[in-house]
Amino acid sequence: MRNPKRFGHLQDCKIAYFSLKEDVLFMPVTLKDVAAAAGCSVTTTSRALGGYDDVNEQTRERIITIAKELGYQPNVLARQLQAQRADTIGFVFPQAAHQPDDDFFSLLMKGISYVASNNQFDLLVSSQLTQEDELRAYQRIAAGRRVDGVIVARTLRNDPRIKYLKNNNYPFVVSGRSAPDEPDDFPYVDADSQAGIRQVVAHFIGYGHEHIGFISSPPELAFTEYRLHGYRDALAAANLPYRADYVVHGDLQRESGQQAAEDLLRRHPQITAIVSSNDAMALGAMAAVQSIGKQVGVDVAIGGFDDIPLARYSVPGLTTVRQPIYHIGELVAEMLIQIINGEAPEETGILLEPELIVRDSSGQPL
Amino acid sequence: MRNPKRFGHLQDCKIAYFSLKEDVLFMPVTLKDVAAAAGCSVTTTSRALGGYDDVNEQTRERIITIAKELGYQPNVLARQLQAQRADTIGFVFPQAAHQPDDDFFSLLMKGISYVASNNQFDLLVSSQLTQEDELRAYQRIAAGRRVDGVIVARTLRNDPRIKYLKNNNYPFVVSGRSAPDEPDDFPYVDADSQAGIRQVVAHFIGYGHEHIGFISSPPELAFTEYRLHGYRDALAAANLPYRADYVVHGDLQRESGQQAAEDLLRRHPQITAIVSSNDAMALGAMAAVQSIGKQVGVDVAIGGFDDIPLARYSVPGLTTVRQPIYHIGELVAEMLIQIINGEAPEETGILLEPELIVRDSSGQPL
DNA sequence: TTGTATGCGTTATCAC
DNA sequence: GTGATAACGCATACAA
Repeated sequence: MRNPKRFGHLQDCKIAYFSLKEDVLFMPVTLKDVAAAAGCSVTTTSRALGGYDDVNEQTRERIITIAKELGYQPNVLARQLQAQRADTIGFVFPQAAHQPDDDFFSLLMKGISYVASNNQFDLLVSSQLTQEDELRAYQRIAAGRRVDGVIVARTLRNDPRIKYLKNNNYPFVVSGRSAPDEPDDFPYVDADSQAGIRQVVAHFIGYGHEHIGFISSPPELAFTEYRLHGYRDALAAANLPYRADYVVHGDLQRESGQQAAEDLLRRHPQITAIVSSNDAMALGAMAAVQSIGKQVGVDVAIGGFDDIPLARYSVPGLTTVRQPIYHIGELVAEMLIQIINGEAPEETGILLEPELIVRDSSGQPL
Repeated sequence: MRNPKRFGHLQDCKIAYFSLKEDVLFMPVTLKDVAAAAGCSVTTTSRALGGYDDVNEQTRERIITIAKELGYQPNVLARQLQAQRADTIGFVFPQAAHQPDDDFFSLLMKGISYVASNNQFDLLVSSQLTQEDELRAYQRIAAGRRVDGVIVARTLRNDPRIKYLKNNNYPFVVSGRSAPDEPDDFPYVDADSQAGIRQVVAHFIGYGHEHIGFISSPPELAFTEYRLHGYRDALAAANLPYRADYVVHGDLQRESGQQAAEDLLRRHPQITAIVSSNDAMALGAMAAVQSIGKQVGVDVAIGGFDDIPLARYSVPGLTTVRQPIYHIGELVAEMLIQIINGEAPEETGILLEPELIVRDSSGQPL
């Protein structure tokens, strides 16, 4: 078994040292060890190290010295169990995040982990491959008191995770929000997808385009309808007809965007602009245009949504709507930590205004 | 305080429900609650749920039913404390990972988290901003028994983290390895940087280039010397002179690569090819070439190292050496979990052969 | 100022 | 089959 031997006195250190050499395993020093070496009780040791003022200064110094000598580090698990608090927030990495092209979740996680660390919180990441596992992962880490709260990303229509967390009154914040017809009665941070897509489409209409295709996202995602609405809003505002056959669906991955664009351009050669629900598919659409011998920004304008790093460095640069993903991660983590600390009157939600970024894939006004 | 009330019987559920409505906080159900509701001891409840065979089948069924009704979820912290094992591996996100361009750590983490989850391990991520904090973060999560082992990435010369972990006999695996003059007496996974850079440089020499600049990385990084050696090896093998003034240092970020390349090309107009220690700087070098009105692959060939996604999608595509970062993450996590489980005779190290990827930034043979 | 006793939620040991 | 009891390592109410 682990930790077959223990040592309690400084004099025994040598023995401990040698047995440590034999034993491959890490040998922890507990409060009891320090107490024994200092010749006082565990309680006093705990209080001395904890900085309480009801302990003799000399005793404290002796204890602190010995603790350092022994290399004492408190057992975080035991502390957390006693304090009934994990000082940790949880995040479940969904399957989609494992696509090599994905920047979204990586950026979000960086923002989250940055804020978490700044507030002395750790971040527990659980990778899951199916959506069922994902719910179970939340149940395990949340109800298992493994973390004090969780962050939910990429919401679905009627999201089972949100339902579960709400039912159990468990602290959580959502990156994203509900679909338009669902209640938003939980804390969230999201970019205004509808306004964002509206801006790109209006931008292309302003350039004189009349036949604009739209590559939509999977219908089960909560933001899909918002973005589709943005597309229809912009058409309606310009008195352009909405044509259902100008809308195709992709799975947010680059390849599906390429297929979708090929499909659109083959079926409707009159299309001169394509707006995509996210950047990855927009980049695929650019590839599609080039593959049929046409030029992006000359024959067909392309627009996206997200402004991932690749959007800036692709050639031509991709016109898109900037969604501050890293910042959203920071905001989400801040809200969650406030809720955990009982500091905030749970805000209902933050909606960020996205920013239109015009690059060369827009081409020139017709 | 938290959890002011508890309920033990099914009949009390209503009360619990209402007090839950009043109380904003999550109310956990413990083994004791289930035991009380089932009318048996905590011990039996634990064994029934744990699947032990020394418990009456009817009792088991009753307990399982009640546990489900009450929504019992085991307290992971308590379990871990009792089992003396966290089923978690730790990873400290260094400052460099927070640069928006960084793909390296994101990919590595994805690989790690994927394998961790597949082995029922969670991943604890701690973000740190300075190198001192980084060491402290390792001490806290490692010695605090918060995790069963840690992964160390981007090694430094004389890395204090490795020193600490080794001294304390703590399970760890390194992504990367020591500098050439240091011992490699710990488990690691790394790509053969030296061979990789040698390949790119040799490739350019084969194309007829004789004046090849090199953008090196910060000297405190352990891999810097390996890559520089690779550069010198290739020159020597072709009987080309090594010129110290053809070598400049960057900080691995894109901007520094751009500056470095501008500097090189201004001071040495005869340079026709530039190899960079990583892709981000190589992409910056491409920008530098373009900014002075020259063409990448025509006037100046550019080569990198890593093969990050951007390398493929940039225009022209970047010739580089593919380092399977995601896969390294997987391997590192696998090794660590094996070590934690005591399954593996600690391997000393895995060195992966990188693969040369020729793209348009190479141009044509002179 | 210090020590004793108890509890956090779980599992393991050993009686019955 | 089942149930007290102790233990994991720490923190705290209370007593001395």
